[in-house]
Amino acid sequence: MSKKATREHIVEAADNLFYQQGFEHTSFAHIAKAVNISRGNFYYHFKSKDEILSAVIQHRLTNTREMLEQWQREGGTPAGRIRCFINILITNLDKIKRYGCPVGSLTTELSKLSHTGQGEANQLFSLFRTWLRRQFEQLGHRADADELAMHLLARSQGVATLASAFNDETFIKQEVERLYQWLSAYSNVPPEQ
Amino acid sequence: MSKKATREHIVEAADNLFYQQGFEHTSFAHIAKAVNISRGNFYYHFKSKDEILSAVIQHRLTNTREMLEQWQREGGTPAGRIRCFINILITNLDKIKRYGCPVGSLTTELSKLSHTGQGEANQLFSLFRTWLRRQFEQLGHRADADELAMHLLARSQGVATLASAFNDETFIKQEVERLYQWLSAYSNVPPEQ
DNA sequence: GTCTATATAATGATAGAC
DNA sequence: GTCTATCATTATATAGAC
Repeated sequence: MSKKATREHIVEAADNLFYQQGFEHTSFAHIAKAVNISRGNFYYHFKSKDEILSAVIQHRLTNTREMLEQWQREGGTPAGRIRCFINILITNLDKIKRYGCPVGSLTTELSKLSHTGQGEANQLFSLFRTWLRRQFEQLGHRADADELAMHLLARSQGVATLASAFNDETFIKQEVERLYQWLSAYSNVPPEQ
Repeated sequence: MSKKATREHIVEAADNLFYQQGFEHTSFAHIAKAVNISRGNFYYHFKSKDEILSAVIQHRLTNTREMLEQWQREGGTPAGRIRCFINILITNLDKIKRYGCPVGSLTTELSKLSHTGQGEANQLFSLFRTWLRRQFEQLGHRADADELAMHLLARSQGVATLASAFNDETFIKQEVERLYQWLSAYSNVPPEQ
């Protein structure tokens, strides 16, 4: 197998496992089993476990940027683009119900570990924050665009945490409706859904 | 030192450490150092680390019940009692900014570990949920009392997560104001603060 | 009740054969 | 590139002296 392919497999497997079981709780043995390589082989591709984490975060950052660019192109109005964001809760409903939000749970874990990767992981939040802020600015909310962006981020986080704790997907749908309602008060266009 | 005193010290130290560094990342060595006992001594008081976790959760449940009873007595109106809940974000502002919400972060971690203590930890959420539901019922919102309780819980969770990620206490204060505003729409009494 | 010493298992990481 | 074998460290947990 080519060098690049194996490296990518490791990153993707680690990405999933970090999301599902947490970073610290995921061992090389776990990832090795998922990728079907030996433990020793990791160190040809990465110097340490922290370097795998870093690669995973970079991988997520790239994917997130692509997703935001797609919403930017295909979301229509600023309000429509914000609805794209809200709608991840529905698109990823099953995973969120099981594992919560990948960004929030990783950030929280690294924070408690006082891990150096915390700053890198926070960039994921910042990516969404900046993108949402721009949408609210384009909605004409220049003064409080960042406040609105943070508010929406927090609402989504809370939904993911509670839905996961209570294993409740009806709650997710309820809250998504509430978020659409909330958004419609900030945009001139009524929510389409 | 008496048996009970040592046991209580262990539980309290473990409670703090689990909150600050997470359950899995906290070792017996950490707790032993905090309580100033030897590692071997734990097993006179607890059979396993999981049993310490269980004791910590029970300890939190007891404290939470007392807090809710106090709010029930001293909160005045149902809306006033709900404001007591919202106000924890201010009372515990410093800790929340640093470590997030103790309930949410523990629940999330145990969920990822597929730990047996997950159900026990969830009782903490249920305690708040049931109590809040009762307050909304007394506000006359019989039909959607539980939905409102869950909504408020989620909002608080999100605030704690984002505040911790961005280390931002201004955001907490902003969101608390928003929550008071939100509540005032559901109660006849305007928010006092 | 508390201690020291130790058993046992798992982890991240390294060395070197192929 | 990938493997096996191994090291050093840390973790939970146990045994037994005091």
